Amino acid sequence: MISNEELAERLFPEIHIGLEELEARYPARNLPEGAYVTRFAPSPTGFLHTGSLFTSLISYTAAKRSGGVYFFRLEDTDTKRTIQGSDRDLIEQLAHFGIVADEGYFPDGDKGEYGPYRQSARADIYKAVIKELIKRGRAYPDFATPEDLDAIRKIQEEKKELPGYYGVYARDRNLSNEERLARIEAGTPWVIRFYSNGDHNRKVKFTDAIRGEIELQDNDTDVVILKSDGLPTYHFAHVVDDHFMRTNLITRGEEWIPSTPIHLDMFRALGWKPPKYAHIPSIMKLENGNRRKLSKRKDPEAAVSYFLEQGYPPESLLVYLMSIANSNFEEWTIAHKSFDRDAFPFSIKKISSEGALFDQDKLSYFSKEVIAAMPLEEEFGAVKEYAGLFDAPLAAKINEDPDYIKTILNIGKGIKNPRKDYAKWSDVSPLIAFFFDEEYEKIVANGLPFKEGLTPEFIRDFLDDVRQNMPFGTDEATWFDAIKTIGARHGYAASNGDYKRNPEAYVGSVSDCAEMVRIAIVGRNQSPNLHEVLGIIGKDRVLARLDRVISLF
RNA sequence: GGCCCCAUGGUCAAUCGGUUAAGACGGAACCCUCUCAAGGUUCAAUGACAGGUUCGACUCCUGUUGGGGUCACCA
Repeated sequence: MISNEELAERLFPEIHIGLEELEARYPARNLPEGAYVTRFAPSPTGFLHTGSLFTSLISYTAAKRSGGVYFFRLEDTDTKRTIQGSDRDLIEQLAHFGIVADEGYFPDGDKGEYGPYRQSARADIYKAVIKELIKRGRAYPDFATPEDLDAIRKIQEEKKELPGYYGVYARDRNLSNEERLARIEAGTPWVIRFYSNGDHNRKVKFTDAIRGEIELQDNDTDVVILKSDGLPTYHFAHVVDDHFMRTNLITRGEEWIPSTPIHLDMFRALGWKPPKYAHIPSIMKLENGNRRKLSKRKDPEAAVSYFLEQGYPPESLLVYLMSIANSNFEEWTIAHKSFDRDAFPFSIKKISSEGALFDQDKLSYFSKEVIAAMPLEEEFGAVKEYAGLFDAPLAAKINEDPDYIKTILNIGKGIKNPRKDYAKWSDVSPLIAFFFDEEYEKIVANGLPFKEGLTPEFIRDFLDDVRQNMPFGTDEATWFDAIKTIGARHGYAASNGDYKRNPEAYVGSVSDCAEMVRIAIVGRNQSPNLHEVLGIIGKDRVLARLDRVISLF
């Protein structure tokens, strides 16, 4: 008769550490009452997903706001799907958003007392716990092949029973230890399964920090906890790691709700206190009238890198995501005229339990606000960084004459109602193109949008007059009066009142008159304040542009 | 299919049994205005359905419907 003790010893002879030593090695954290210990625990299988940024923002904020700890753990147990270097990408991208862990896995080494923070480096810890579980008869080696499992599922489908490896269907759970050892020694591949003594006819309850009480069928499945490659499955790693890392608030996607009973079952078996759970809703997208999760394959906005390439300031995305997480944040920003997330009273309870549709318009709105509120130097720095990465022509312009760019970016900035021209840095290039002579020349070559019905003679005479008589270096009122006077000579109304009273008497309104000048100077019928634009371009280049346009007629 | 989660305007949503059912984005109109970006004012637009409980239900309960998720040696 082989005892469980002996089985455990034969299975894991190299493991000498016990649960008490682990408890001692990872003592309870010394934190104030109510402080959350949270974590972000991605697998290194790709780039940062927008939903992951959302979850990590919540984890980070919950920890920070409560005086707790936020750490980063790398869940690299799925060796098949691991993508080289994505661990570094994940951490760098997060850092770009200001989400830097207090402790955890970093590419150049662990930081913190509760590591290792990379699951592949924690094999001994998992095995130590499993060894203990085997001794207690709560885990066992299992020899079912994928084919065996398929066969079981088929039978269950036919009998319309719950699928899964449980109860009588858990074929190997009651094998004798002699049989187990014999098979192992014969070289039969094995995994370790948890021995559940739950009952799916019973319910388990737990309190979700977002949704409140959730009641689910108890777990009775003997889930795999150690794969044949010697690494743990998520279920087991979550229980062990978050116990020993002393995580007290698990933030994870709502897709984990159905497997929570498994985790609770294991916490129970181990005699550990389960953490609090906050199941975060997924960010959705509308497709054919139905909602679905943002998909990395189908939706460019599912990858955080997309927003960076578009040139959204990280802060804009963060502000938007925060407004989804706590919808009162938006009103708070308006009431406090501030986007300072650190000052906002964040609440986990206020997170909506329904997944929000990703709203591009709202992101743009927030981003315009964020950019408009940005000090010039900061905005310039961000534009420069963006251009260096994604817009070489703009980068060249910035290099050539940084002050000129600053002057342009400064238009309508720092006043009570600042201009809100840019939602993202990629908006900058097209909007400021006309300030550059090469670009201006291209615009002219493509044809100027003068109103139809104006004769070439008229345009030429008008612009010639402007060229001769438009003042430079005056204040705006003086300049505009001069424009009106010039316009009047060519049949434009000198005031909008005049024009409104008697439109047939004029070539056009004051607006039409200003439009003529605007088109000639900037090549388009829209621009920021013309007087300001003229001042930035400067007298010489303005006159040259007028000459250029006059030469066309 | 079983189990679970979710359900207020196009979108994000407030309301913790009693309101003319907030606010924001987006939309429309008007004002301001040299155009645009803004800004100001105004408007349109919401409780999925059916039963209960209650003096009273958007709010609590049940069911229906719809949407989402989950049932792996992936997380």
